[in-house]
Amino acid sequence: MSIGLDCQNDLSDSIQKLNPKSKLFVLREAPQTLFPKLFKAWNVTHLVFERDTDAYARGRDLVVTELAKKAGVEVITRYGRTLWDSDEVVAKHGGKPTMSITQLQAAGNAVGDIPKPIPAPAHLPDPGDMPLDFEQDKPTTAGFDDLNAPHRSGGDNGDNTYRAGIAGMSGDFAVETLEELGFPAAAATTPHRGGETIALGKLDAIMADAEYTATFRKPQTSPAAFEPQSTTLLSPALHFGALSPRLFYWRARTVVDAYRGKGGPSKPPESLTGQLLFRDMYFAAQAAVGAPFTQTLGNAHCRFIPWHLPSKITATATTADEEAGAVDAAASNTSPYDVDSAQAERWFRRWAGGTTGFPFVDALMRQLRREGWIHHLGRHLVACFLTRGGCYVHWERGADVFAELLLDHEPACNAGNWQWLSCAAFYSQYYRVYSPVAFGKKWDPRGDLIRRYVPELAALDARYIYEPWKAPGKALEEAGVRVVGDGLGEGEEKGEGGTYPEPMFDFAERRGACLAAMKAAYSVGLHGDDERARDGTWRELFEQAGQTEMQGNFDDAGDDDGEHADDAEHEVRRGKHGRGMSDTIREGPMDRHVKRLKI
DNA sequence: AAATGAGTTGCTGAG
DNA sequence: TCTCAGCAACTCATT
Repeated sequence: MSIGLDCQNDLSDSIQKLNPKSKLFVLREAPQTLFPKLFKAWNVTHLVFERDTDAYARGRDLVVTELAKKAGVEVITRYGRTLWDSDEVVAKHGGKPTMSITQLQAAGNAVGDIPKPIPAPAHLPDPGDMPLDFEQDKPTTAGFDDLNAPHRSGGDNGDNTYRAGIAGMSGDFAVETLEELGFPAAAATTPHRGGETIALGKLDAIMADAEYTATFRKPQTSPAAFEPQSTTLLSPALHFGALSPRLFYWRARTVVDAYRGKGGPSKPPESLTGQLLFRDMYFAAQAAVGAPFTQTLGNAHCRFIPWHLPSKITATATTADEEAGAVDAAASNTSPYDVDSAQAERWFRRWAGGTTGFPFVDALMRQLRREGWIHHLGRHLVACFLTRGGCYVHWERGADVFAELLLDHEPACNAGNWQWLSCAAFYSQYYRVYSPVAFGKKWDPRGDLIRRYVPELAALDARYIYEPWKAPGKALEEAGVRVVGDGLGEGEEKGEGGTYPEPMFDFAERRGACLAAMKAAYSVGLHGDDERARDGTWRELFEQAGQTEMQGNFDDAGDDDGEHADDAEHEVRRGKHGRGMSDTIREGPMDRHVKRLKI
């Protein structure tokens, strides 16, 4: 099962219902190389597509539009990924990124009313002839760090997509199958399914509950609820285009406007429509900032904070890069990083693998890895923990992991939220720190989420389930678990043999160290576009501020496990951290790759 | 123009 | 069970 394939199959079925001769015709080749051949072979007169504001997509769309022009093909574009057209929002906001919900609302209102969704077509014309008298070009894959490769089976990574020919294994332009992509069907562990039919059904069910819809307040929804979840779980549908955000918005507005319950409906930003506004805020912010939005360097709106494990900067943005578009973007390295501290690297690996020794953090990270979705507030906790509230690891590391694992991954929302939680941008109250113990307890005193996703602790008394290292020997014995190990071993600390790792640090101590470091970073006040952030002279400023917790300052005294930063560095590439990577099937690798550019 | 209040989502402990 | 001050103190919008 795979949400992406669900969506394509469902769309194809819907098209076929309108015209049995038609369906979704899938061609296995990058548009940059395919379209010029197709324009000619199929006598194409019009090319219609939806614009997209992600850095990769902008480059691709530019190339495709240029190719169409050259071939005399008329290009028609539409935009419906957000409530308002993000570029229009930016224009109304003076070309600047929308950095708060008030700014987004003001700029959006200046653009005008949120467009009403248009109905699906009632009929479709027959498809024309589709001759394939041309060669297939495989995309360049040199140096391409394919996130899905470890999940494939069979030789050559098991990817048959481009060997099957342009029209697929049966030559009928069918939607690709998991088999064709090289995935054993059992590899996908997510219970979440996709497709427009399911999404619209869910939307109907949610809207039918007027009380839930009209009084929805995000901060009041539980991050620990899993059956059912406390929020709509429609974000993957928005991501895959199976649900229009404008349809969602106007359906919700209708319910809200009609609501006469006591206390009245909830309002943005906490309400359901408010959640869609936040999405627009991040999209518009990215539309204004461009490619540097997903990184610190070159981003004037993102604070420079000398976190551990900074991204290596390997590429320089050039016109040639832009013109090369998708193929080369995908071929570039994906976010390698410097291991400035072996300890931070171990913390990062344990965080990513769900073996930090803090059960609520581990439960969430394992839920994310297995199912591809966790509640927004759960994302808050684990993001705060990795960055300003524990590990002091760069938010770009966390964003990379989320990009890989999330079914609802949007580059703009992901980068924006990581900046928010790390207090690098959008949010600045860094002294509000989530506790890996208290936060979960507040929502889930019995520890049901932990029992579900950290089964080795399932039988532990609720009094100790958030802090098993404090449990008396008797309680642990009764629960059949030993608290032992560093969470990076090859088996015993993952739960086999009834063990659970020790906490990887004293949280109160780390909280204090991080707070002091954040205070220093705020007083220094550099941003990503500052020359000193790039040339290394930032270090003097932080030393003057009396700060020691920072990038490049080794905190590994007393380390005796033989792992040194220099050794670790060579192994560290995205997709290799943590363990148990064979989980959720990831969709569409193109938009998962984040290039950290030298600006 | 300086001051004030608000900001989707912190934690702890007292009353 | 709930509310609130204290913790230490950021940025933005409004007045």
